[in-house]
Amino acid sequence: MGYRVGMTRATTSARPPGRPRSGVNAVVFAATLSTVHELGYARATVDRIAAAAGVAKTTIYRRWPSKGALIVDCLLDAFGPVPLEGAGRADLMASAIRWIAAKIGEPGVGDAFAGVFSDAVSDPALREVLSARLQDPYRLALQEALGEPENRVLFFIDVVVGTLLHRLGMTGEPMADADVAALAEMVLSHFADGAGSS
Amino acid sequence: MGYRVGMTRATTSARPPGRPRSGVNAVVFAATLSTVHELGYARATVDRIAAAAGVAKTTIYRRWPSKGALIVDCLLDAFGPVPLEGAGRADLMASAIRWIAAKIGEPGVGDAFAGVFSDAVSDPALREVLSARLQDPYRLALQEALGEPENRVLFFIDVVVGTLLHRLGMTGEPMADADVAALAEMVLSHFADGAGSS
DNA sequence: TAGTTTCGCTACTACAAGTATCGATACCGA
DNA sequence: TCGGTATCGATACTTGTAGTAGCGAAACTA
Repeated sequence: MGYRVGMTRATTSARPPGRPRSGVNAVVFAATLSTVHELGYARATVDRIAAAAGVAKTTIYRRWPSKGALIVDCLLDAFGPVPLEGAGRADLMASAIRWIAAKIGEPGVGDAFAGVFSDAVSDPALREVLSARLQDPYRLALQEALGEPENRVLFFIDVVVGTLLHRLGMTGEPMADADVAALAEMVLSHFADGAGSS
Repeated sequence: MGYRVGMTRATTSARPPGRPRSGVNAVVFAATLSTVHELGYARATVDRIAAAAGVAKTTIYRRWPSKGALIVDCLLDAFGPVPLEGAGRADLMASAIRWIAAKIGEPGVGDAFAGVFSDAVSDPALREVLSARLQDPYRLALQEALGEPENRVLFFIDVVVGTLLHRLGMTGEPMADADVAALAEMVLSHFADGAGSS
């Protein structure tokens, strides 16, 4: 998760002086998801998340510059890499759609995603973090695996993630499997070899 | 816009006693959109909206119970009824998609929509307002015009609105016409007569 | 032991949603 | 003309949250 990316020293593995950071990142991520799940995004304050993690609020702010950055890192940890398995583009896309739908359906994940997404609407700095750290890795992996240009992969992500988040936001419940299947069918048909322009 | 829906008196048009409300709703709506457009959703505080409208903040709260309710009413006013014109379902759906895409692209409208949508994620009361007052009228009109069952129209709305809002939220810019056309093509193909289950 | 960094803790600032209260104003009916 | 009623603007207030500042203590290295 990039504990020590700086590496100003040329000598390898020279542990920096001072008290080392305690390994509470995983605990904080778990506390974030469970707090968001129980109280919703708006009431999942940094104070409450810190209390749930058994950590001082200042410790959170020493590691993440803002609540939004914490949520983005938490989502990165929860998502992990895309499982890009399957023979052919259709299988790849279908499995990616089912994967992200399942992830968004996990307790707390969808709420946190939708919450940070909406915060980003009026916060360009957070939008940059969200786009660069969360969307870009998956976009690049999909471009590579599918052999599609950037604009078409962005369209793919808009349709799939946008639909799933809209359903979650409007109903409070993740999209049912039957509708996820319909979404996959629709998208795959559109992206079949020889489909339209964008 | 539902100024006086209560109507406890049986006698028609018995104007209630007291000083009548000044007709500033339209001014407040315009001030809301322009403030959201200039400052973004989060910094478009009720104080600022009231100042832009030349109205006291308390006047806003006398008419709308919360900022979210104000935004929803403002969006209702900005959207108006769906123009359901066109021969056949394909024309109807295509024109509806272009219409909502254009509305979301209007200055302030998309930002306000995305902002109130994300607030609703962690606010069940606001979600109810959003669903009942904003989504349901359009859903019912589409069910009637397209002859589709509720779950398929809800899926249609999730895909179209979700995609447009995700693009706006991630990039800060409304979706370009070429991508709106691709969205319409994909959705129409999925909803062609004799298409899949959901 | 000296130097460095993180820790928990408390206190603080800045700001926004929403409420309470006041005198003033506009309209109705008698 | 006058009382009743409800709105208006203005000000002040409460509550809650993001984020910051500063402290002494703890944990590591050299």
